[in-house]
Amino acid sequence: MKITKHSRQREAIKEFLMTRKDHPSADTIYIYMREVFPNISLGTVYRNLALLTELGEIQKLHYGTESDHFDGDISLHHHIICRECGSINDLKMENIDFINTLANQNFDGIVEGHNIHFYGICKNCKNNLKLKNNIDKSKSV
Amino acid sequence: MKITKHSRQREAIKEFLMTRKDHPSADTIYIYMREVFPNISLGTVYRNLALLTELGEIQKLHYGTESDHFDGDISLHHHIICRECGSINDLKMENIDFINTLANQNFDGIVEGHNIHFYGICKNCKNNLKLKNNIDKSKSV
DNA sequence: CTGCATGCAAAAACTTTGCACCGCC
DNA sequence: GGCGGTGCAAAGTTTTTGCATGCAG
Repeated sequence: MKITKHSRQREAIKEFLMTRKDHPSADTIYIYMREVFPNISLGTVYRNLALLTELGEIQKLHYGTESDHFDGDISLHHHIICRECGSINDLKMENIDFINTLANQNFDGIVEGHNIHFYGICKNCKNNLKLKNNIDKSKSV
Repeated sequence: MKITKHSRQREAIKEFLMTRKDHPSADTIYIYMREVFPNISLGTVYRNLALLTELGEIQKLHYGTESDHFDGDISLHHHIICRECGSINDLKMENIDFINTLANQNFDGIVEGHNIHFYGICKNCKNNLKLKNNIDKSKSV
């Protein structure tokens, strides 16, 4: 485990991530941090994100087309990415670790864990689509 | 849907992916393709991989530290990444789409599907570790 | 012929790294 | 003061894109 000295920048990055409900990318974090530390560099942001991830204090999320995203919430939860707006939201569901056992039935190695990425439509986009649908309907009548 | 004209390069890329059991990255595919088409460019490889993915004929896999990987097998199956050697292997298991419903119970949007990434130890590494373990044991006696 | 696909190279996007200086312990 | 952290900038990696040419329909 890496030894760490206290740093106000790292502290602030972690705090920022814990207060955010979405899961910002390194660049978004950088833009925000500049408001607090006008001279902070992108390198520092990346270095601290990597360090915090290594220490298990935040988690790194990997999605398709975009850059990496970071989550200050390390409790057990899943994520769902919206195919309309691309936002990544938390999704809590009961523990389904039994699928590790299920998965191991046809696998000759050792299944230790899993990550699930759900995809679909977020609350906002669902409402927007509904709205749009109603307008279309009233038009066609 | 994009209209496509036949292309020997695209054909070859798809065939190559279908015969591979692992899930090569764009660069690996490029290196291989150069044996068949010495003048093929990396740009063409990327363009065709994107096109084939869009057409649903192959699938793109996203993992943590590395570049994107591609899978010529689009049947329903999952993947497991080995934490020892980093290899990505197929993993077949019974359908568990019911977790979409489960997930939707606490989510205000629409859950449409999911991807699962398992992680653990692959067959080879498991055997190697066992071997190593036995040697250690016999040494300590 | 027409226009999508290709090869090539340049550029874009994202992330890492070397180095001198700064500030925590 | 010693050493890890920072800012800055340059470089590395992976992927995308513009353009002239080539090839499929």
